[in-house]
Amino acid sequence: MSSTPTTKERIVYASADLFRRRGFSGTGVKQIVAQARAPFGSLYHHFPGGKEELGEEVIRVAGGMYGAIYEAVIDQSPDVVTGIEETFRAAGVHLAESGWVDACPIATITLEVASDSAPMRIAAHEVFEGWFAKLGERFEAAGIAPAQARALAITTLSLLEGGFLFCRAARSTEALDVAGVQAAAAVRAALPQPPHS
Amino acid sequence: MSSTPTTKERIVYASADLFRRRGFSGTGVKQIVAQARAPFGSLYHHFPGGKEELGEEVIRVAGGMYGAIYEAVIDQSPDVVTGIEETFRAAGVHLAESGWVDACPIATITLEVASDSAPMRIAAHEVFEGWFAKLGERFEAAGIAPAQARALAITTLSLLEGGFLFCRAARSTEALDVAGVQAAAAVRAALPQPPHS
DNA sequence: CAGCAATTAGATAGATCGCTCTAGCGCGAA
DNA sequence: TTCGCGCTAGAGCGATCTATCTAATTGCTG
Repeated sequence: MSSTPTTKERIVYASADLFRRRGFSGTGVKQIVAQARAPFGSLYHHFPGGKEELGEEVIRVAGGMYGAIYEAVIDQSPDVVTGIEETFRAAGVHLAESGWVDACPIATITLEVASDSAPMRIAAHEVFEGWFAKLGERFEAAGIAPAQARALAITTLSLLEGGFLFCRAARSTEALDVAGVQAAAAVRAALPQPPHS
Repeated sequence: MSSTPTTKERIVYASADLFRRRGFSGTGVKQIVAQARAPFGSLYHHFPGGKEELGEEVIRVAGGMYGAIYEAVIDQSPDVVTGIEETFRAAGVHLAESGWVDACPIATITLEVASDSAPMRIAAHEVFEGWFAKLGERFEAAGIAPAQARALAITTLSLLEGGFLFCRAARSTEALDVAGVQAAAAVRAALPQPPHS
């Protein structure tokens, strides 16, 4: 039942929130259990591997949820180009409304640990590959060849991640706005029968 | 004289190296002075504001140097489209050769502190604006209108930063490769008289 | 040379780090 | 009830964190 999340879930959600805000190294385990309203011992009961195992779980869970959100945005749009435009627009709105905090939930932690923790790096890699696959499917469904669909998915998500970085530094949605225009244009150009409007 | 860097310079360079590898919170000041072969007290003599002031300086110095490197790559290319292609190619080669460490020197630290340290966030923002301006100048020199040149600079650098993220997670240059193709295509499409080859 | 500021040098304080440990609680099964 | 087990609960360990402090040394200036 999602109405009463378990202690383990509360720990994961609190960690995801804190890791996104202050990063992995910048977040202490005491801070996590305090925000999760969880006893300290429970963290090491559910995650015997400690902070690293928790980080891996957070990457997989938060990454999966985040991908699902944007899948839903695209699937609710009339066509994939509109879906991409809406994704970037929604990302910018959400980022601004959250006080320039809620960008990609795993980008910060991925960059932090990519050279230090193989399990976490691989978890992030697998999450990203999942995103590429799901977004690529949408492009293929619109008639784009598989190889180009994958390339388009990678560039679209690169634009999104880069846009997040610049927007958080600038406290402005400009970068996501122009990146969204560019991403939509790239997808439109790749469609088999581009709309001649 | 660059042959014998000062203590302050050694501290900044060592910090830049460590921040890029392990992030800001993940790097200790003792680690910094050890790698810089500097006395501990010198750090707080040159940076009375402590780690935050050091981080700000590192962002400005490393960000400025990094921008200058890619300016040089573009200016040594026969045209701006080739320059963009070469920039992404060189970024991928350098990233791989460094053991998937040497990506953007300030992206990790920027995401880590964007919500916590105003001085560091603003420093990163100003560095990024400098990059946008310099790259925009190159596009304007190729005949692209100022507003579009800025948008193109932002999207090009978003592709680069997003590509860095995915490549570090995947330990593969694929993302930078396809992002480079996309960036070059976008610039080519914006040129006033596109080559008809 | 003397005098002074800049810098080097490192010990140490006080807080926080990740983590381990034992004890006790709650609840379903026998 | 009585057992057994998953989970809660938090005290506390050694290590490490950032930052401060005083003293010694260096190098420039008159």
